[in-house]
Amino acid sequence: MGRHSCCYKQKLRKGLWSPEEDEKLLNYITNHGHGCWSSVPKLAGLQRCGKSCRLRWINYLRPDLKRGAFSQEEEDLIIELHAVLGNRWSQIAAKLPGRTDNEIKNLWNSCLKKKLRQRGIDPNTNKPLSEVMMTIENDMNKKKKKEEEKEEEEKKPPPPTTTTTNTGSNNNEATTTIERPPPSDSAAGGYFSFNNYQHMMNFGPSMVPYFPPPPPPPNTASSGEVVDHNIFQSNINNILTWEHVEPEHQEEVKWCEYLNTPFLMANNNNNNVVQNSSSTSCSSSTSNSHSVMYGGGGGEVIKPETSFFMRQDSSSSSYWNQQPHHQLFSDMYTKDLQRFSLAFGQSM
DNA sequence: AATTTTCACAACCGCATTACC
DNA sequence: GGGTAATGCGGTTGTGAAAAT
Repeated sequence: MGRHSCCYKQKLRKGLWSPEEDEKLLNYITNHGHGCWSSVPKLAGLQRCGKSCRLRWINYLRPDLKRGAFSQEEEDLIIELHAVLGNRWSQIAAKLPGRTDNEIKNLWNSCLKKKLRQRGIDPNTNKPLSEVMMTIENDMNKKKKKEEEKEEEEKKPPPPTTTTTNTGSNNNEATTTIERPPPSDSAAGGYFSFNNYQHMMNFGPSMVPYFPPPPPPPNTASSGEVVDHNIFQSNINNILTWEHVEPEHQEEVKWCEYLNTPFLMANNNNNNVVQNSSSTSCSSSTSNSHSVMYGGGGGEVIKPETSFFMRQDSSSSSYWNQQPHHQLFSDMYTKDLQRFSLAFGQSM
C-alpha cells in the first residue's frame, strides 16, 4: 500500500523524456535488465522516479513494441475484446502483441468510441444507442414514480418555490423568489420538461422536472450591459450542477458525453468550481478542451453582470478565459438545444 | 498570417494488489 | 498477522502539432 517511496524524493524530473534520458534508460536496461525499478534511475544516472522509468520502458522503449497506426483488424479486435472485458486495458493489450495498454486506451478514447457512436452503438454497453436511451428513460420514470409515492406517503407538500438570496457585494439587489411551474411532460408554457434534457444539463431524475425557457437575445443597452436581469436570473438559478446530482444518478448524467455539452455553473465567490467528470471522459483523454463553465461572483445569486463565462484554453491549459456572461450565454444555450434536438429527434 | 481549436498520445496520479520482512 | 515497499492498473491531465477559423 502507499505510494512509491521514490515519489517523495525531491528534484526528480517530470514531463516528457529527452532523447538523452531515453538513451540512458535503454542502455542500462539492455545491459543489466531492469531488476528493481526503484533502483533503476539511480543506476542509470537518471533524475526520475522508478515508476516513471518503468512506464517509459513499457510504453515506449521496449524493443518488442509495434510502431505505427493500428490496423483495421486490430481495431476490430479491440472493439470485440472491449465488449467482453470492458476497460481492462492490460488484458486487452495482452491479446495484441506489441501494443501497450496505454496505447489501446488512448485509441479507444480518441477514436473507437467515436466510431461506435457513429455506428449508433453505445461504447459503454455495446448496445444500440436508442435502446440505452430507452433504458435510461425507464429508470428515470421508475425513480420518479417511486419518489412521488414516497412524497405522498410522507404527505410532504412539494416545494412550490425556490428562494435565493443575494448575499453578494451588490446590496442593492433584493431577494429574488422564482415561482416553479408544475411538472409537465410537454413543452407547454415554454417550459421544457423532457427528462433526458435534464440529464444533458446535469439534472438528475430526482431533480425538479423543470427547465426554463431559453433566454431571448439579451436586451442590451447602448453600453452593452444586459438590462433584462430577471430573465437571466430565472434561467441561471434553475440550472443545477454536477454537485447537485446524487451519486446514484451520476452515471445517467454522463449522457452529457453524447452531446459533448457539459454545461455547468460555478460560483466564484465560494470558489466552488464544478467540473463534470464526464466532460473529460467525453472529450476522450484530451484534457478539458471541451469544458465550459459558468462562473459568477457576488454570493448565492449569480447575476449576469457579475457572472462570467469560462472556457479552458487547451493550448495553455493553465488559465481560463473569462468573458462577460451575457455575451455568450444565450448563444450557448441555443446551441445546446439544437444539439439536443438532433440527438433525440425532438422538436424544441 | 495570426490565432484558436481540436486531436493524438505521452506521462502522471492515485488506488489496488502483491511481495516481502 | 500487520506494516511497508514494490508493482500494476486505469483514469486523468499535459503537451505539442495539425487543422480550422
